[in-house]
Amino acid sequence: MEAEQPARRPGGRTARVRAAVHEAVVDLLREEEWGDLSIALVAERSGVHQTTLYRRWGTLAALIDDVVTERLTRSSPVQDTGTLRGDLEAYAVQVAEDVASPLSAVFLRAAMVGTHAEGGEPPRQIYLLERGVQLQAMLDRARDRGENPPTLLELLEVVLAPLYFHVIFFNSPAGADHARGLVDRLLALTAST
Amino acid sequence: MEAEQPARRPGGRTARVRAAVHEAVVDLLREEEWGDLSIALVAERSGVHQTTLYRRWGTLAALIDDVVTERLTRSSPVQDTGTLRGDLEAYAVQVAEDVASPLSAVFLRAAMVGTHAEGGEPPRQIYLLERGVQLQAMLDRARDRGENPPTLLELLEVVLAPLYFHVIFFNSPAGADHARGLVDRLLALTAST
DNA sequence: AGCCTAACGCAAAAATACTTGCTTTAAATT
DNA sequence: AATTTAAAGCAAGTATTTTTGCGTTAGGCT
Repeated sequence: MEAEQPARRPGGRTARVRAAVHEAVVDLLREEEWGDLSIALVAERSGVHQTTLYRRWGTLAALIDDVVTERLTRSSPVQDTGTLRGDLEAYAVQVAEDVASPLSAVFLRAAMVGTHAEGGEPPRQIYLLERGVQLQAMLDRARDRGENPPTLLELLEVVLAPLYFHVIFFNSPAGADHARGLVDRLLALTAST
Repeated sequence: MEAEQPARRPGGRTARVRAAVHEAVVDLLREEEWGDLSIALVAERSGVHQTTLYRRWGTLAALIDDVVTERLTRSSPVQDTGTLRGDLEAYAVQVAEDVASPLSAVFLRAAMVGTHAEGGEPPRQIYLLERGVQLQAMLDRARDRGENPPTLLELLEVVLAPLYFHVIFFNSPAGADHARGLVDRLLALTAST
């Protein structure tokens, strides 16, 4: 045989541990405060020993980084309600809810100059791109139905930006009603054009 | 005399220490890696004893929070051009520029991480409180002139939020033209009401 | 089925981070 | 300029976090 690497072993148990740990991180991030998260907590919740966490990930930041990159590659669906307003409202309300958990704060942080990925630098923009494509598809559907949709940029600026803004600066999420209000504003914008 | 409070003493030395610490934090934030920042480092750089940092700020997050709040309220003062549109455009363009500096990105990140009030203190969520007062004054001026200004919330959502959004998600600041376009959008909103 | 060893669990040690009691400095008050 | 006492300094604690050495478990291989 030629030059062998240490011969990793990513099979059964290792994968199981990884899954348990990831799940614990996401769960804790959903309920607990950001600052309260710690290696010790993740260990307790996941049933995986602290030592393992330290040996496999080294630091909490690296672990979170791992979790985030994994989840970012999974796209969550934009639904099709049949009308532009319906689609937009469903999306806006969904984001308003999602954005309330510390989990999204982490995503946010990762999105803007993410933490340091040790080895390769996995593309984070892909998430935004993918999501952007989905939203664009939603707008295209509306156009195909004969509606007069806004541009993607307008959607992002008028609806999405304020939702994130609320969380970052007011530290409180916008409610569903407020989210729908933003959609109103967006639609009013295109109606007058 | 009636019930006296502990009688604070914010004078000379205290202010000096505070200034030294703030300067150290900003410097370190500029050069050092994000995660490397620690109470110990700030203490060493500023020449202020660790104990003082712990006693005055409690945690690193609270300290950063303090620094960020201060700097955010200092930057981009609101000017009086005589018309609502003029004021808004001046402000929007100014923010678009400010937000382009690399240090702002750091502060933004810090803002997201730093905001969690430890026991006792009311949540210092609103970094823009002071700024909000200034902006409200600007809107009030417009109303006094007989113009029909938007609400503060509308201003924040329609103009400010997208400016920050650009930096965070597109990783590039909005140009002056774009900033003015946002002001147009805001004014169109109130015109139609 | 049996061997080899990567990956995990455990407990104890090492390293950091934070707190506490007391002393010293200097802002404010008289 | 003397007095008072918040706020800072210091050093010695306590607590928490991270590392380390070694025994155990269970993938992957023949």
